[in-house]
Parts: sequence; structure tokens; C-alpha cells
Amino acid sequence: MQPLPLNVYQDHDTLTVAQLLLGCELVHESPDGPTAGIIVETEGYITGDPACHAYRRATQRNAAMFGPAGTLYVYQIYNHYNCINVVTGPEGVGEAVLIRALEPTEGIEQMALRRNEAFKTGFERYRNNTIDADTADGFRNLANGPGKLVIALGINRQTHNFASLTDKTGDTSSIFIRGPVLHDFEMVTTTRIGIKFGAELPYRYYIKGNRFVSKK
DNA sequence: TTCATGATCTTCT
DNA sequence: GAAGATCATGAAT
Repeated sequence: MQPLPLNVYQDHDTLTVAQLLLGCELVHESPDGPTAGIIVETEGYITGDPACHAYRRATQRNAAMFGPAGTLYVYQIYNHYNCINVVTGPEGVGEAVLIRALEPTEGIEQMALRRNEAFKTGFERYRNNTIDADTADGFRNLANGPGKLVIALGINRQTHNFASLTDKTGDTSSIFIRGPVLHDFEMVTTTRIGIKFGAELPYRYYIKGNRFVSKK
């Protein structure tokens, strides 16, 4: 299946893109092999939204949000986790869709390796932690949160901030979205998670009943 | 230069 | 359901 074309990202408003991405598959073709998962949960961040990183002004951190639609904004949060956003809206406008959870579909072993490696090199206190992808709990735990899915797919800010989702020329580590691979699901619209301002805005979307959604 | 603050994950109760 | 880990970033001084 081919990557979603550019017009999907640039011909719709941000909140529409957030809904369109549900059921599509996020793919990372890394040197370690491909890993992929179905997007089951997203949040929109738009102009005039006090929770949006671009609410105040363009800075070094949020610069990617002001880039063209169909590129990635990767930022670091809470010390050492990363989250990924799909940039939307015209160039110069800081809007994006946060990918919050994936249902793993490809490269399950590799995802478990990366998550376990993150434990080893991360906090000292997690050094003895392991995720067994063969158990139901372990499998569910691979990418059911924005920080987790970034680790599972091997995404990092240095190589993927500003990266294009539609232009795959010459990449050794390319990311794109294809699909949709899931159809006929019910979507739930609700409020966003983990924010203080704009918490009442219903910009969060997820696939009803999907067990990989980070939080109901 | 200092200071407050997280779009989180994990463990423990 | 609560709290700790732990530091880059942005805004104030």
C-alpha cells in the first residue's frame, strides 16, 4: 500500500485530519527493519488553542509545527520521552495532530527489543524491567501511549523532526502513513489528556472499543 | 542567569 | 488513584 498523498494532510483542517488518520497505519522503515502500527488515538492542536505548543509564538522547539503539512514535529516531554505530531495547516500556521497510540502490526519483536532497550538505558530503577510481547499485557503495552510508540518505532527527534511523510527520496530511515487499513469502526470524540489549559476542548479522537487506546 | 513547568511512564497502594 | 523520576525549554529577571 502506498503512503497517503500530500493532499490528505493539506486539503483538510487539522481536526479533520486527526479523524482521518484513525485506522491508518504508521510505518517506520528503519535500518533495523520495518515496524508499524495502526493509529487508534489522536489529538488535534490548533491556532487559538491554549494547549497548543504554537499558541504563543514560534520558537526553536516548535518550529516544525509551522512547516508545511505532511511533515513531522517531534518534541521532548517530561525529561526524556518524545512525542510525534503530524503537521497540518498551511506553512506559517502552527497546527498539528498528536499520535497518541498504535495497535502494533509489523515488527513486533523489534518493538519489544526497543522498548526493553529503553528500560536498560533509561532510569536506573527500571533496569530490571522487561516487556514480553508474547503475553497479552506485554503486547498491549508496546505502543499504547505517545511516549511508548515513539520508542517502539525507533523514532528520535534528531532524525525525524521536520521529516516528510510523503517524500521518501533517499531515506535510510523513512516514516510514512498508509491506509486506511481499518474500516467500519466507531469513533469516540472526547477531551484531551494530560493538559491544563484548553482541557475542555473536545479535540481527542479514538477508535471505540480498541484495547490499545491509552486511556478511556 | 535563574526559575517554573510539563501533550509521560512506571510502580506502588 | 497517587507520586516519583529528572531536565530541556521558554519566559522572567
